Amino acid sequence: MATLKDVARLAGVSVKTVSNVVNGYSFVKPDNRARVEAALEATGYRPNLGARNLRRGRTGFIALVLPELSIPYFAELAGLVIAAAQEHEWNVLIEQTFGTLSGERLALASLGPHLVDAAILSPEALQVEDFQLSVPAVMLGEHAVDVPLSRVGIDNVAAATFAVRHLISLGRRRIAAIGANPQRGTAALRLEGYRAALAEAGLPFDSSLVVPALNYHRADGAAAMKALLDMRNPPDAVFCFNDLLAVGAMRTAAERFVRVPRDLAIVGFDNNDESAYSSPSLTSIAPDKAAIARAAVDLLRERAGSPDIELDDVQTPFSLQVRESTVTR
Amino acid sequence: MATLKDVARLAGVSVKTVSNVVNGYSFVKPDNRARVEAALEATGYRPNLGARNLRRGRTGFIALVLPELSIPYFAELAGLVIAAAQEHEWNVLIEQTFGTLSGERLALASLGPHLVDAAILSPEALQVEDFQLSVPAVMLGEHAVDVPLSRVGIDNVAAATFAVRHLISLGRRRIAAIGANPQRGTAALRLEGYRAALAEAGLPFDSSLVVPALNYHRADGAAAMKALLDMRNPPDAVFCFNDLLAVGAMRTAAERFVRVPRDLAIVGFDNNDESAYSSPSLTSIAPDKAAIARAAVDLLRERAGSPDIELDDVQTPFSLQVRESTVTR
DNA sequence: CATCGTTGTTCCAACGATGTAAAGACCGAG
DNA sequence: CTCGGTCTTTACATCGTTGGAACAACGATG
Repeated sequence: MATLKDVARLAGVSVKTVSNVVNGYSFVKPDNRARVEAALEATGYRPNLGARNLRRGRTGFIALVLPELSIPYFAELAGLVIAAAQEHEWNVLIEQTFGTLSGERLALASLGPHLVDAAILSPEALQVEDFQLSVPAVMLGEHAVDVPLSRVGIDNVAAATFAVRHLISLGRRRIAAIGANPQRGTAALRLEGYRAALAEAGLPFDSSLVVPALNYHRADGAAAMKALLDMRNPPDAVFCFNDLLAVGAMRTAAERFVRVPRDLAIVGFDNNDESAYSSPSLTSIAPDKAAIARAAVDLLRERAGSPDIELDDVQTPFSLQVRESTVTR
Repeated sequence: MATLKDVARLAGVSVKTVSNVVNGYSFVKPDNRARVEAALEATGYRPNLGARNLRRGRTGFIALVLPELSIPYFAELAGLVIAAAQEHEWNVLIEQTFGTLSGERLALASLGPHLVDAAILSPEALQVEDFQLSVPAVMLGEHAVDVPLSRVGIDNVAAATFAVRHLISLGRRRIAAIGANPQRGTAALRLEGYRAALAEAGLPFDSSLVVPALNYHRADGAAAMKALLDMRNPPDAVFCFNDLLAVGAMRTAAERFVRVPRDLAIVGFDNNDESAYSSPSLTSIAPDKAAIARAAVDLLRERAGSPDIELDDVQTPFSLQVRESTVTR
């Protein structure tokens, strides 16, 4: 692999002159510049990023800390973050926490300023005292505890209200919620939105219709739905706090021969790619994931430069994708 | 951020002695070691990986080049590769190519030895002449052109044969295939396995039942299925070359009120997480993804050390997950 | 007590890049 | 022909780390 030294020798100039050419420094004589450029071409020189970053005091990487890539929402988001970061010459380092406290602590601990310039976090279990980060960071979504970090995400309360309002507008009256979880910040907000929509329509809040979910996997949704269908007076609609829960719920409904949407309308949250193709297809709150990714990276770019610690809260847009799980064709 | 120098000053020893302690060098006097360790603790020292790797001539990163994280198979695989790499103190850099030739070339070009120690590739469109890699690499799956790289993956012909044999054993006689594509190495092999199973059972090969797919997304599967159902004499089973195609096909079947599996049995390939939860759930060839990830990383570890260029072909195990899309409960 | 081998420590150079300061080249003005 | 200023290039130090050689201390050996 060619180094600056090799190029310099070939071009017959000093190492620094080559460096100047590579970095676009103005004052280089045209003929020297030409010779250097020819030498760069001939050697196929590529800067050694490690060395450059060592000298410059940055790493060229940002970390993306998330529960698991096998969760479609995070996989899709990760793809978009990588694309957004690439535009600013950042490489993305993905750390999986598996949603556990120890996993999250481990990931955070490995995040020194020597490894990454900044971080995007999607924590689930972290405690306040864990947020002693050594690099600038933004948070995606909401967290259960108040945390001294800027955040990017949609307005969860508004989105949840919107979703439940949709169910109410379809004439549903016994509307369940799957996904309550005191550990999760977003869960509390979505529950709040759910209650707000009920209240607004003058419907009673029935806590037996609120089913908690420890994790947000398909299996949890399926189990929760079983519990709901076993009730004496089962619901006529369910608001699931993410699409995986909804897919699980739909699966259980199918197994029990409950017709969706006729007997039971279902709304999800996240609008995973797969949700458009299930049968029936899933109505879902659709956050603008690309906007989230872009906003997070942009925020880090500001933060990485100046050390002012002004907390931001960037609200990205969302919409409701209405599909067959709530409305018949 | 503390450096070796800071620790050395605090402990009253030389920088190298601290380095020796950090790297577990044996011959350090117990009391010095203790003082150094205390100083390490006190300063919260973390080695600067950039500097270390610069000195050691490695980067600590491997690249994972894949089409897109929003494709579940690759997302799941990426998660497993990250986990496997972590065990060997490697960080993973994910590059998305979006399955295009230009995207793949771009990704490969950015892969110098200064950035990564090795690479795991999942190419789709690359030509032979593109494989001038400057770092050791392994390939996942099969490629259309013969390529001078070791590979890891399942036996595609055998797996496809196995899948189609399953359909035949259920009494299906007009078995279609979705996903033929001359660009893709795996497509040719899966088609070969499909033909082999037909031949073995004495069934005729009908090229009108082989539907090509440009991409392997859900939409492509849906479109292909429409074409099949529009035939004068539609098939009674479909073998889809991946689960996304199968999900799309199932969607179309549902829209056309074709009963699965009674009227039409469907088998997929990849066994995505979502396939266990669709209605009906999807029978699918299940490659051992964790084994693939582990094998790929292990292979790179060997390659990264010695420069011997002996090509390997690691066959990982697979199984057939039989579910409702082929067998009624 | 000179010599030796083992153990423990330090110094120096190097990895490849860039910032700084100083030196060199060049020009026009006085 | 000198001076002062603008360009242009270079030498050197530096980022944080580690390998290698050199050196120092030590008890054991002859």
